Amino acid sequence: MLESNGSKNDYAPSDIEKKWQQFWVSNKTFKTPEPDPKKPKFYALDMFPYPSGDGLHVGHPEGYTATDITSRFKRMRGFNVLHPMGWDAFGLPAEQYAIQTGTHPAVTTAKNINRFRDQLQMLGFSYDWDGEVDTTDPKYYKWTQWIFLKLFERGLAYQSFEPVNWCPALGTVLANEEVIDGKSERGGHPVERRPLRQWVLKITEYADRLIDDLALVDWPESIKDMQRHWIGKSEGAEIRFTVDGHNATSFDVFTTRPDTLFGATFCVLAPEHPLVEKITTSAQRSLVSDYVAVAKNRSDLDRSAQTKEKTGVFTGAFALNPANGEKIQIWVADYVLMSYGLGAIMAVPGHDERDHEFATKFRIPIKRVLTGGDEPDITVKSHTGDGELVNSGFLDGKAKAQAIQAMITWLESKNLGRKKITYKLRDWLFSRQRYWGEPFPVLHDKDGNVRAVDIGDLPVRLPELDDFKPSGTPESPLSKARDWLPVSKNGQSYTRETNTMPQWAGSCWYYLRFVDPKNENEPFSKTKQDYWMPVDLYVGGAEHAVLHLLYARFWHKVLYDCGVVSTKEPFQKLVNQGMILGENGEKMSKSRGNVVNPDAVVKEYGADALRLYEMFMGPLTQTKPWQTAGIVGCHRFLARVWRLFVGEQGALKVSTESPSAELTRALHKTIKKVTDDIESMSYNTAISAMMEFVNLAYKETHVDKKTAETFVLLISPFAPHIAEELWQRLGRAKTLAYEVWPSYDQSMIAEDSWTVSVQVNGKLRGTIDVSKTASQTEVLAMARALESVQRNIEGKTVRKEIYVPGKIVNFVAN
RNA sequence: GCUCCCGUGGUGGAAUCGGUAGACACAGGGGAUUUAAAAUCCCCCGCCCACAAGGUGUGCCAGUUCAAGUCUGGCCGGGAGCACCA
Repeated sequence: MLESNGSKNDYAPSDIEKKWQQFWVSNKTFKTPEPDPKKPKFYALDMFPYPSGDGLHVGHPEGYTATDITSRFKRMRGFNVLHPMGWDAFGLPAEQYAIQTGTHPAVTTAKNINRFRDQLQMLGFSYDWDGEVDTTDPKYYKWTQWIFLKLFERGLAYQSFEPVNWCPALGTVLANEEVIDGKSERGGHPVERRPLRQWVLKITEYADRLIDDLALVDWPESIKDMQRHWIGKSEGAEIRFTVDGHNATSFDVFTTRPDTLFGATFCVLAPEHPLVEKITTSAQRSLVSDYVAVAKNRSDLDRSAQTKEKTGVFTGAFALNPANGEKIQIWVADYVLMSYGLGAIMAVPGHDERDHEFATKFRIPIKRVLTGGDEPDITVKSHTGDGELVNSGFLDGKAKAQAIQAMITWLESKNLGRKKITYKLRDWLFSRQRYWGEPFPVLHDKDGNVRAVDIGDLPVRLPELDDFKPSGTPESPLSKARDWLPVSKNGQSYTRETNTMPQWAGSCWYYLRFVDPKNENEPFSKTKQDYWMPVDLYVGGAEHAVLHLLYARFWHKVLYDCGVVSTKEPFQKLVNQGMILGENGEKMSKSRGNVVNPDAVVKEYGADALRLYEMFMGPLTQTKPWQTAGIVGCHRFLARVWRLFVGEQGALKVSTESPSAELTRALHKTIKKVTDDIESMSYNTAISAMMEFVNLAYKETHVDKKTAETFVLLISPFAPHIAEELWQRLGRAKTLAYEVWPSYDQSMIAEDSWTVSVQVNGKLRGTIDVSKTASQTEVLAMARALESVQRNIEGKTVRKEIYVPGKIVNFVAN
């Protein structure tokens, strides 16, 4: 039979890749080992995907390939490796699809999961496919509900009736973290504030630990910064102001600058502040109530900094400055937020930019109480930096930091205030008005009391529904499940909670379920948890910096306090893979039409080439554009590897003769480079080192079997299919997945001589090869003898001679 | 506005400790092989000038140093996040 394109023995990824994928699955090659205290462990985790109807895009395999290379490498280094995969499958798209088509979300989800699994297997990832986790499986969400009850028992889950972020378009409320610029994170729909009954988790109780324990983990500094910033801890003081003329009426303000209290020339209340109505004078009443009404209807977007012009109205009331007894105006303005601090501030226009702008606009006095700043006239520009206190009574002459301390001490002694810490972090709004989520395991009695569902009655399964549509009102779809709602327990009647948990719930602890995914009696066994946790390497996108990663840390700390987990932090090392952009340098998206489908790439070039290219493109953490042309280089390289060892008739080309000294040295250098680069996750340079080796091997007359075997092992974490195939053709019966990783011999790498570059006045004039044992005098003499050096020092005096052994000679001459 | 990150050939990128800038690959050019093409193998490939020698070059301007892509300061440009947080 004639082949139209090459012989049967050409590199044919489509044949060998399928063969080895089937081999790995049917032999359970990557089954998670049982805990073995004698063996070191390594837990490599990917952020599990939402199985969308679109299937994988080329962004997914980037991080997955990185953890796969490391997992395969660690196995060969003698580690027990846990490398799992699962599905974060609750979520809006399946539900929206259900609304449109009437297909139950469970059906869509099962279909999408199968598609995702097929695609991931097609890429040859070494997951343990018997350890899959699906957040929508009642066997899984039983334990999500169990953890919720732990929070509930500890008083960390409570009902709130405060205004929340209600998104009419999505028909649900959203957490603060899910609202960006007054719009929903998903879909960009407008969000309004409405008071509704909601479940809230007390994440604020863990604010300090969530900041402090960042010191324990090996995460990118930028992500730690973002979390610190989000939690927004700020230290200062709470100060009590009494309202003039209203006996015993007072309000507290929060300030980080109690040192400037003598400079406070007015106070501002947030429009929602409960005191506004009480203290407003009749003369100002209509003005104030109009302002408050407008502020309430303004969306968060309108109130944000983009529309910076300050607005506000005077209440007609005055407060007494506790430091000096001065009567100062009380204003209402929406630049003060009810949701932060105490919803009231003392305004110090001399030393705060916003207060300065406001005072200037409304002609309120501006007072200097601190020396320094760019502008001597404090009414022109505020001075927010450090300085020496002036016009401040007992604080005069003190520096800012001392003055803050002295003022707090003074306030505490007079019972006018105290030290206070506030956070930007709000408690976590945890309920949603959706169908496709975990039901809350709680029951309501007739009197509005709440009780937990008994552990033995878990899971609370999602009821079957025909109509998943949100009602458009804050009523959850589950309230339509008439048969499901009533519960009678010990002769008492109850109604089930109809809200569901947000998508984040399942991902808050999936990494724990992976250590023991089949356990029916507990969320996971203590023994397995002790052995496998923490996650040693967690790879995923930076978009989860403050959502998933903050929520999961919170739950983990609660479980730690319950004695259920043994580590303070879940994820020891975190790496954010960079985004892969489209060919045109823009974000990949369906609307731009620049999404690259991995199926097509695998079909044309093979999974090994795709894996290799995704790693070869550049550093894992960097954003980089996809270039389809670039993948041919990786495919070509694999074909070159193939032809290096496999002859035209399919016979092995390896020689029985020993390799040249040069090839041996190159091999050992490559072992070192690839080993070090995998450890540091510099996969791109590991691949170029292997390319260099192959380029050199092509110039050799022969390559021996031992060298071939070593090289095949080196490339196996990157391109496992071709490696297994070559390993088999080299006569090995078993998989190479647990072969010992090659080691290098330092003495083989060492050369007798080294190349030293020679400079005159810092400019390169030539290079010399010198023996490693040559003395400095000898090397300098050789360097000076170079013709190009002679030419450049001619007529000059050499003032200085520098020799850094193995690197450089520099003659300084003038 | 604030915080963090990044600027290197036509392109993706390398230079791990301050020591030969541009490894490796894509694109391009040339050669071998072939009836021809594809594939493959080999060579060239920052810019200026070119016979050579040389000059110049890592966003821009200074500085430190024998020596700077790398360290320091200041600009310019791009990206991400936060955004009236008292």
